[in-house]
Amino acid sequence: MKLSAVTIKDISKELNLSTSTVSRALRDSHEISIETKQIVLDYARKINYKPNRNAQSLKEQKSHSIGVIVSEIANSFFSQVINGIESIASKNGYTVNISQSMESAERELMNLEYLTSSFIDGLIISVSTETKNHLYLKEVHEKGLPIVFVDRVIDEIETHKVIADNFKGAYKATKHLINKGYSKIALVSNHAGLSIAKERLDGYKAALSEAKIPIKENMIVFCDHGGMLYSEVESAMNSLMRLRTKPDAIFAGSDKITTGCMRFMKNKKIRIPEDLALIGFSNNDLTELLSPPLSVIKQPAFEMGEAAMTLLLSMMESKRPQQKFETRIQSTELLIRKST
Amino acid sequence: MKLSAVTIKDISKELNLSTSTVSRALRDSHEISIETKQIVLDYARKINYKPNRNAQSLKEQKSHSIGVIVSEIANSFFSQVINGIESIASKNGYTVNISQSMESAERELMNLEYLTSSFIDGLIISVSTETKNHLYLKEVHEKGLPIVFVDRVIDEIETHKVIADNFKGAYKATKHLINKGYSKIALVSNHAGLSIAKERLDGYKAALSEAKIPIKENMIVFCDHGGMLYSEVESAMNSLMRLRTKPDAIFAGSDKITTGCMRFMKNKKIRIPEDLALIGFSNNDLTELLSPPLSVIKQPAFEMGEAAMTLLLSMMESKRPQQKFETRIQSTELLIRKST
DNA sequence: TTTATTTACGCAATCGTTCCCGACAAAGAT
DNA sequence: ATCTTTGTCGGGAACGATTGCGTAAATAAA
Repeated sequence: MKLSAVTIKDISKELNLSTSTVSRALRDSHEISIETKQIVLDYARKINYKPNRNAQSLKEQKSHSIGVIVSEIANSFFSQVINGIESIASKNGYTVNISQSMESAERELMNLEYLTSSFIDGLIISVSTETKNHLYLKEVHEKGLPIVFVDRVIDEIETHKVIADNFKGAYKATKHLINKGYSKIALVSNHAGLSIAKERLDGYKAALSEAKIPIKENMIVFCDHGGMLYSEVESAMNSLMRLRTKPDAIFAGSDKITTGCMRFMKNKKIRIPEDLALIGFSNNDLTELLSPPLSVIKQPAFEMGEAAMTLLLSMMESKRPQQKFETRIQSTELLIRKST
Repeated sequence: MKLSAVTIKDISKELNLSTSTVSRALRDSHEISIETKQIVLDYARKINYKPNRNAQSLKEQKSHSIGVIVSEIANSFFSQVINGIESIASKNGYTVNISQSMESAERELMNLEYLTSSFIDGLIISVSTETKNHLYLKEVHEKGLPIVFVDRVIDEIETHKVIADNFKGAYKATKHLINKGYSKIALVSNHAGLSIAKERLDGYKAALSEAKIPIKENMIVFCDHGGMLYSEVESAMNSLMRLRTKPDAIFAGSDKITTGCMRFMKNKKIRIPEDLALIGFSNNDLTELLSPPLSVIKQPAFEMGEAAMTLLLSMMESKRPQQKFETRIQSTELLIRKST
């Protein structure tokens, strides 16, 4: 860019020093006298010198930027996660490159290939619902790219992971429904292959079992794109409503599914919670303004983003490849409002 | 990164060619025979060669990445704009660096300085509500950084701009309220210094004037941070509710303000629209699920993002600095629901 | 056959930084 | 007085890709 026309060479010429001396002075090397350092620093500031990041990256073999792949930034949960990531990243001089999979494995792979073409030093990813083939991810991981999973993880890849306590969250939500007197509780789940979907399913089942409520498979339906398309929520809900014994409460397994269910009920003029109660995972601020205000399980999204970035930093800055990996499980919050 | 251990040099050694020949073959130069090209291309594909972006950027003096600064990506409008930007950018081999100002001029400047340190080839920005001092922006612009404004523009800087038809949108909304029989229509506006706020104010006034409804200054209140803090919406609304002649309808000037007003009314048990009607700018999908479903003016956010990126591309890829700049005005949509 | 032109490729400089080696003086050690 | 150490600095080779220029061989034009 023309913006940083000024280089180390310019400084060295002006000050009658070598480029090496200038470079070292700027990096505060001990081999440079304090006086020289001061002169260089002053002049650099005066002419507003900014190191060329591309040259640095080329030389250092690292780009000081990380990649983030989420399904959709318009999703409140992910945008909050990203805020958390960014807050830590920018403090440490890293640039964040965000891309969206839109729940498509194909787009995810495209983004991944693009980001990994010698460009990022690390990756934070929440895999798409479609993702089953994680060969490429595994490959770059084994080649040494630091990766941190957030929210939606892949068990087969050993690295740091940051997740919410999905089991407990689902358990609490289901138990809350049971306590409120509901007994025919349906689960509208995310794609069955997803780690979070499994954990939430388990929590749901555990609560039912504990209350000695039989688990019926036809009360569990799936949205393979996490509710990205309203149509899949609609057909999932329709299949529930066609049941001979209809549910009296719905537990929704993701942000989009929760609001999708709400939309469905509004469309079908199903009263909440009189005809059908609703609770679900969501980080959307507006849920409390809905009619009725939705009871939700809220995840500590911002904190999860912070944790993920912190872990990634530790991987990127450690000289030796890490051996010990941790899975941080952060607790969820049950917000009881009027929909249950 | 270790990922792209393979370089042009590796290829040239293996194939007994010079690096120049390999480079040219990969770039499909006419000086290379078809046979050689084929050999190089095949081998490059085989060993999964990816050019080192930092080296390319250093050599070409461009980074193939652009900066985007918005107030907050969690805002539906901006996340949709970003989707539009990204769709065009990725098609053209550009990486998008997003940063958020959170309506703080200080954070905006920080991000700006960071991005412009020889890193981005172009910038798309929607300035923060606080921004009044645009010296730095003007400076980098004059130094040759292509800039496109989207939504919130700065008139003093001559470049491409993409905005919604705020005047007409506000006019339509206000007129709709008038048609519905409301006459005491208050405006809860964004920061007065903002271009969009002015345009929307003008539209509001135009509709009132046309209907021969006097414009009262105390019916116009401002949220200097665009509703980022609920407290400012609260105090704005409170000042309206303290009026001797209270408004019978509210026109809200931004996404956050709209939902903020809604929140206020819910808190104060003000019935919508019986006690007070509400309409506002918003791109949030959930507004139709609110109670009551909110009437809104919706902006073509995705398309605005596309347009901005397209314009930026044309600036970045043109050899000569552009002289003619255009301001694209895209029309808004009035969605009438139950809150009015 | 000689000269001019085209084709196809290699050499080496370059982008801006970093950093391994030396160089060389002054200071300290023996 | 000689040798070693320490403190400062410069030369120059990288990092990986691009590209102007030079040149050999092949072809066309004379």
